[in-house]
Amino acid sequence: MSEPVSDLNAPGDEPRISTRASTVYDRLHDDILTGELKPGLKLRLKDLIERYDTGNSPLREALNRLSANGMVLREENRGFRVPPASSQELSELTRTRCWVEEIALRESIANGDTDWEERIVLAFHWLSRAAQNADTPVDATSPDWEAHHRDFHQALLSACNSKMLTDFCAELSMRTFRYRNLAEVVEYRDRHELEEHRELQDAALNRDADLAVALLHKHYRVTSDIFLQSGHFE
Amino acid sequence: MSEPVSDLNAPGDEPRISTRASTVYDRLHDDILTGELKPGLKLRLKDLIERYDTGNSPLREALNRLSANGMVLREENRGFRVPPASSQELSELTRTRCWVEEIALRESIANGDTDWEERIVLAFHWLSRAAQNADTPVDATSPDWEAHHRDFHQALLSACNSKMLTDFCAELSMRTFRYRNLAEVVEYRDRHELEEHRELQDAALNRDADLAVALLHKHYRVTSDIFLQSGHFE
DNA sequence: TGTACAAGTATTATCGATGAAAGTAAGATA
DNA sequence: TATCTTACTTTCATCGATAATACTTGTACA
Repeated sequence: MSEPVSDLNAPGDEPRISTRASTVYDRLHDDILTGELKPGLKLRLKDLIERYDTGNSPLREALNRLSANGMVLREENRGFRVPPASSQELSELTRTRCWVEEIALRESIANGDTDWEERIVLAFHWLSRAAQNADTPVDATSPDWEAHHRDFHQALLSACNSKMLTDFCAELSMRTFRYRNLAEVVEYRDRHELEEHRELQDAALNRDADLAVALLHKHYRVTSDIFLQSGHFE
Repeated sequence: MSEPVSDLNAPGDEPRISTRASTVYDRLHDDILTGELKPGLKLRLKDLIERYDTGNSPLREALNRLSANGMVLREENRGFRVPPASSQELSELTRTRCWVEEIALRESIANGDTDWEERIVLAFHWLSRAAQNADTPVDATSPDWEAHHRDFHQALLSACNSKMLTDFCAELSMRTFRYRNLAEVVEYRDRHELEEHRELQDAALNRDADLAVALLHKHYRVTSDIFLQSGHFE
């Protein structure tokens, strides 16, 4: 079963040969988001060069890109560190997401064509598949689940006619994902979670903007609260 | 007369010694935004090294940071170029700004304290000063006007309680600023423009959110249309 | 005339080493 | 003991040169 998981690079273009800087960028990005590299950690160049088996220059290029995105903290003449995590930031993140995704969702519902509907239906299909697989308690942290989850939410917003806005939403989503991992919660990823998404899908397809927005807000607030209650960050 | 123009770096911290990469970052940022470097231009490393009198590494770090912000286009193994400008992008920019700044403005009006009001009053004061100076047709492109204009709009949104959102607004503002320069229009920067801002100020201070938002939208749409009509980009 | 291939050129990406700044610890002075 | 200075060590920022990749031009062949 070959599942279409979102591919961030190469949007339709020829398959570029990836550069080392990009490779280490991806790995760093990953390690920070998954919590492999803990918040506040000093990112010593020497260590990273060893860890990612790369050279000085590609590493620095990757770190500079990440720092421009807020994924890494850069301090002039003092190198880089993993950004700290705080419940305040998570709250701000959630608040901001609710605001901007509400816009994107309302616009999508107002303007979405049949392609948009299909994207949602497909994304939900794969999400439910992933949820099934993840239902066995052992591998509740199905690696694909996150990707499908992200795809589904992206699909919902994908007809808002503003790449800038969806990119911003994606960035906020990424940063929230980090808190999900830092919180180290897994049990919420169950049937109920899937059901929430089904309601969201239905509301969107029925063009019930108010309901969809309400569900989306609740969805974000609830998961955010779960992370907050985990107490894994100040 | 020492006017407080917004200082993007060093937010309260000790005065860090700037690194070369940051210096060339600033200059590139500037040159792209002012239109000194034309849209679509290939950024050859050799040329830039000469132009900014710097080395390979700092230049690449600056370009990588800029590319992460969308200020520069990066193509794997093909270097960098100035992002193209298009009327579509300007439209998207304006649309998106209206959406997100509406949120930020409403939140600020709802939550703003007296400090917020003071920031607005002060920012407007400096803006009107700049407008006076700019009134003589010759130096209508007062270098400070833009900074004060930006400060004023930032002040309006500064009580929305989300740095993420205001940062995003600032980024969109930057990108719009580029179109302002590309359009090469100057005559709009007159009394009428100042009057619009005064109305905006009054509406905000009177906590009339609907009016303020309507004025803001109109403000952005009108200026955007002026740029579009200039026909300086496709 | 047009197309495919190949050698040469230009440009970008990366490496290893050097220079510059910050952090640290030992010793001097009060 | 506390604090300041100074030498030393670590770490970051930058340079110059090399390797890798893309682009271009010219030639052979259909």
